Amino acid sequence: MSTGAAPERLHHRVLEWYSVSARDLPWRRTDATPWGIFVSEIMLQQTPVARVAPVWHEWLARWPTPTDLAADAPGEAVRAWGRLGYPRRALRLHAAAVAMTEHQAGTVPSTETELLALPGVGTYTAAAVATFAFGERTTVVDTNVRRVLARVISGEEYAAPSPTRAELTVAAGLVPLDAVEARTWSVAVMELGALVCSARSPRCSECPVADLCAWQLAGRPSYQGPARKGQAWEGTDRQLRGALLAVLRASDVPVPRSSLEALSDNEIQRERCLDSLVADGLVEPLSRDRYQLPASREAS
DNA sequence: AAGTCGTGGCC
DNA sequence: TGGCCAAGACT
Repeated sequence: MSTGAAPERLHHRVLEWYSVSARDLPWRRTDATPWGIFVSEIMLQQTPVARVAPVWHEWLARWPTPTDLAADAPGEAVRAWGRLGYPRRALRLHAAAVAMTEHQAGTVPSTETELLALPGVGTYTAAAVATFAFGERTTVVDTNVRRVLARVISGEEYAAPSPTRAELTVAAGLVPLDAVEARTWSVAVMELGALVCSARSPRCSECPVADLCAWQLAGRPSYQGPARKGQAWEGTDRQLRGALLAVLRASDVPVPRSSLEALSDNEIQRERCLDSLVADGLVEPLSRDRYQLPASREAS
């Protein structure tokens, strides 16, 4: 259940490793603004770093502050989102910018509690922004942290399908007391999970805490917990929604309904997807048979 | 509270 | 080749 290793030893090893192995990511640089960090955290949700970087640069150049984004139409955010996936994030980012502009004088709120109130911001993102942008000492738990702690502390290959109370307690107990050190610790554990303690083929021979790792010491037993759910794709609504939105993103003018109907022979599914996109605020019906990305300022 | 929501690269 | 996975949030 526990390595028995003193937390200080774990801290030292991980922080030392991070100081020489960390990637030089733009949102980690000292000139990154809270807004830049906020945008990066939303974009990074379920999305690899390599895909985020170029889009992040485009966004920050075009909308350097929340107020800049808020002044533009939500459809522009959806268009500039490109193929990052989960496009509702673009809409929520726009809505968050509007909220910051209207209620925070155009600034990113600095506390975890205030951040949590913003659209698209959940437990992880609130803690991450509070820590990485403002230095608040909090517990940051993402999929990387969960996996690293499952291995190092609990001796299991993977964390449970969803976070448990015990898991959060363990993570919180490992956060260094010093706020500056805590901030680095959080990003360092995430980095360790991303670069070394990866899901499929962990590089234990390069791991700075291999000799302290409960999973390693137990002989790297395979995962015994409940089956993890796969993600169906072929023929799903998600696939068709993506295709529909791609057509709309690519067009500067309203798209005739016929262009959208050409994407699928399944009329039931087609209508369901189009309706759900409209309901989500990702698509705006102009007339009876023309559609476009949302131009109105008050889409969800 | 289990399902849903994109996209593409990797082993 | 294709199932699995990636800095989750929302309902």
